[in-house]
Amino acid sequence: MEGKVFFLSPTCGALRMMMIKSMIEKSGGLVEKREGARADYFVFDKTVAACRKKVEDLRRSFQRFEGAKPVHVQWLEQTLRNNTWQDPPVVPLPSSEEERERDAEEGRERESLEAVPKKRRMTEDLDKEQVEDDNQTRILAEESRFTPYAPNERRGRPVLSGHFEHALLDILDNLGKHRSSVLLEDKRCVVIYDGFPKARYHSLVLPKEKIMSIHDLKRSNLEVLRHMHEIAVKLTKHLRQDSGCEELSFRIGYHSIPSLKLLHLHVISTDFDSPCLKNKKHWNSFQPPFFIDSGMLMEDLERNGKISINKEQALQWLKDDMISHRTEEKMKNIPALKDHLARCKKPVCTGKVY
DNA sequence: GTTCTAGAAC
DNA sequence: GTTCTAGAAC
Repeated sequence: MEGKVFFLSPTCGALRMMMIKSMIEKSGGLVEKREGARADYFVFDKTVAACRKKVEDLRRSFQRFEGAKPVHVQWLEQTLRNNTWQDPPVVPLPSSEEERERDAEEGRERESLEAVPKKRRMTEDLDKEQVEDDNQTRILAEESRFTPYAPNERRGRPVLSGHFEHALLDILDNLGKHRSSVLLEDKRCVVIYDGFPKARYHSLVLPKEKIMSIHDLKRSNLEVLRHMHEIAVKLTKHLRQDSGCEELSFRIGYHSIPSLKLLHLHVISTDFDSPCLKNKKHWNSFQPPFFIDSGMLMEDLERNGKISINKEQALQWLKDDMISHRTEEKMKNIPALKDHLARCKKPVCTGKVY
């Protein structure tokens, strides 16, 4: 498989791109995505540098691959399976929305496939920003409940009245009772502190509309998803400013297989410094491809009308080796990961950060 | 989602 | 011997 170059057009869909990336990496290859090119492309080789010239040579022929998403995925899977190179199929660009829809349908069927932030009062900047474009959003918490470095036990355990899966529904239905868990609220959503934060800053954006899971999403939900995303981004800006740490970065997104009912958007700082982060599943669930960036999810929904995730594959991702999000090095075990997280100051290099 | 713990890994 | 993981129970 050495020296082979794979091209995939942007019409392949971001989520499927992630799956393919995972497949290639698992088979020992490296992946490179170049932003701003006419088509996204992936390089498959033990040494990316050796492929680079070939990539440049072939770059001119990008156009012929555009619009060939399911076919190209099939082709790639076959190539990986057979371990022999065949030219990718040439498929004309779909001319209408209908054709694009049909392609998406086909695809689905086959796919069933660092500074230490200080504890501070919430400042007024977020309020002001929101007053400008959304009079309804307000900060409810008098004081930030984010308590970096404090033992988790001090936060108090979330009160669960029923099955654990219903914890978020319970909070949404009894906001008064759970006031201390609520950070922000507006007409369409509520932001709460995660009960078992996996980083110094970890909160959840919940829609008030009872969408149970990412697997239930429809195009008609895009509006609320965009709103949740907007609130999440504002929160990251606020926390960055409030912490006085310009390098404070966040992931914003969803788990491929959520454990709790009610759609919830994670806003989590990339330090992953928390006593609640205890095992491989905890780590992998906040790393791509299991962790789906909010923007990427919305793009997938817009394109395909639903979120297409192969659950078996997603479960496997949770069991995969733990990879550093800063160096892409393999982590031997949880103590080694914790040690790495405490020492490594490099910027995050996997997945999107905000 | 967490906690608990048997037994694997060191 | 101790550390760590992973699966069952909740």
